Amino acid sequence: MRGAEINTWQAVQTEVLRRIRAHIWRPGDAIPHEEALAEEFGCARATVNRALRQLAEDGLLDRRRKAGTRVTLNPSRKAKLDIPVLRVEIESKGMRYFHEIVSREVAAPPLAARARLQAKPGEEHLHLVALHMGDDAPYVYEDRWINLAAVPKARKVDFTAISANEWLVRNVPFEGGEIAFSAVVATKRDAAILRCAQGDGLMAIDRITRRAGQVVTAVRQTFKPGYQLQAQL
Amino acid sequence: MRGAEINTWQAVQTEVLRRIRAHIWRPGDAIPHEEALAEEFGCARATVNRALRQLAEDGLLDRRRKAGTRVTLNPSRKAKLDIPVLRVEIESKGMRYFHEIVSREVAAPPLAARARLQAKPGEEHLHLVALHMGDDAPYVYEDRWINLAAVPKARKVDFTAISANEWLVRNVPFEGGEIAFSAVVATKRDAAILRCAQGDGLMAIDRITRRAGQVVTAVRQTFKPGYQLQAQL
DNA sequence: ATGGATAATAACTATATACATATTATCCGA
DNA sequence: TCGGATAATATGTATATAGTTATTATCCAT
Repeated sequence: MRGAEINTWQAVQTEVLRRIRAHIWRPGDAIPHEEALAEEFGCARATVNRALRQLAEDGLLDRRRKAGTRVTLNPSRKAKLDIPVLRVEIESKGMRYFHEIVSREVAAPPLAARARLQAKPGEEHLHLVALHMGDDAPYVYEDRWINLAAVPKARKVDFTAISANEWLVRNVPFEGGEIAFSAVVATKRDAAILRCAQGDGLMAIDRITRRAGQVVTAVRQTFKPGYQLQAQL
Repeated sequence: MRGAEINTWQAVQTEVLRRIRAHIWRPGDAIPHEEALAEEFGCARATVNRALRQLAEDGLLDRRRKAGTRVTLNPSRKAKLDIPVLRVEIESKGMRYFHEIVSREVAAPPLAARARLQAKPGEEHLHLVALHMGDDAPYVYEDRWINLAAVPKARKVDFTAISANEWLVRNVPFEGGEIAFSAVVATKRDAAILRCAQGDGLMAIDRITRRAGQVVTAVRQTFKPGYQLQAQL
C-alpha cells in the first residue's frame, strides 16, 4: 500500500513518516530544514513545505519559524470522525429511514437546559423530541431545543416532513459548536422510546451549535443499544 | 473573530465559507472555477487552490477535475478528536497519574479475541490488564493483547515502569488501525476494578493497531462513569 | 549580569508559469 | 444509436523566485 505515490509531495511525506516511525528522527528531535530536505529529495522547497505542513496539521510534527521543525514529543493519535445527518447514516446502512415527532412545544427551557442554551429567563425556545427509525426499529432519539430568538422561522416549520437536524443544516448558516460523547444507562423513558431494556448502556451525543455568538440549538441524541461509533486512526 | 485574516488564502477561504453559509452558493451548486475566483479576488490561482483544497478536505466542497467545484450536498460534520496517551490526558487535567498491572500472562488468545487479532491457533500473545489512575481514583482500565510474533521485545518489558500504551507508541512504529467507541454496562468485574456500581454506563474504546499487515495490539479501554469524550466541530 | 537593539534564520505566504491528469463533451464512423 | 477516438477543460502538482514574519541568537551599552 505504502509507496504507491505518484506525487512528489506524497513521496516526501511518506518518507518523512517512515523516518519518524522507524525512529530515525525521534520524538523531540529537530529534523533538517526545508531547504536541506528539498535538496536531499531533489525537489523544490515548496514541495517539502506541502508535505511537512500536512504532517504538522496531523500532529506529528511541531513547526515554528526560525526554531525549525521537530517530531512531536507526545504524539496524540488524531481520529477523524464524521457525523453525517442521521438520515444519511441510516440509509447508508441499507435501512429505510423514517422519523417521527414524539413531542413538540414552545416553552422556556428549564434551568438545567438554560445554561447550555445561554438563554435568559423567559426566552422562548422550541422543544422537540423526535425518534429516528431504521427499518421501523428505533435507531436514535433526540431531545432538542431550538433558540427561536436566533431562528424565528423554525416556529412554523413542519418537522414531520423534514427532521430538525436536516432543516437546520439546510437553512441556518452556522459557525461552530461543541460535541461530546458519553455513555448513559437507559432510563425507563429511554427504554420505552427506544424499545430496549431499562438499564442498557447507551451512547449519547450532546451537541451545541452556535451562530454569531448565539446558541442556535442544543441537542442530546441517545442511540440504540450496541451502537458503535467508528473511526480510522 | 472572523475577518481577522492577514493572509490572502485565508481571506479567500472565509469569503467562500461566508457565501456557502449565506446560501449564495447552495448545496449542490457549482461555484466559479479557480481562475475566475482568482481574478475576482485579485490573487493567483494557486492561492485560490489552497483555500478551496482545504475546504474540500473539511468536507464542505466537492472537487473533481474538469467537473469543477460544487458545494457538498450532504454536509457531514467532521469532528477531529485526538486520543492522547492516557498519562498525558490525566496529567493535563491536573491529576497525578499512576498505573498498575492487574494481571499479566503469556497465552494463546481465546477464540473471541483471536479473530480481532488475526491470530492463528496456538500463537502466543501477551495478555495485560492494567488500571490507569488519576489522583488514586481509577480512571480507565484496559484489557490488552500484544502480538508477540510482531513485537517479541514486549515479552520482557517491565510494564509497571511504563504503560503498554506508551511503550508501544515509543517503540513500535505502526501504520494504522481502527478505533470504535461504544457504551457498555458495568459488569461486576468492571465495577470491582473501577470502583463503581455494577450497572453504571461506561464508555468503552476498542482499538486495533496494525503494522505491516499484522495486528500489533488490540485493546479495550473501559472508562470511569461520567467520562466524556469531547471534540470541536 | 541585564536589558534592549540588531542580525540571522527557518518557516510562511504569494506569484507566475508549466505541465499532468481526470473527466466531460463532441464528433464521427460503423 | 452506439461505441470509441479526440478535443476541451478544471483541478492537481511542481518549480523558481521573492518577499514576510516569528523567533532565536548575538552583541553592545548600562
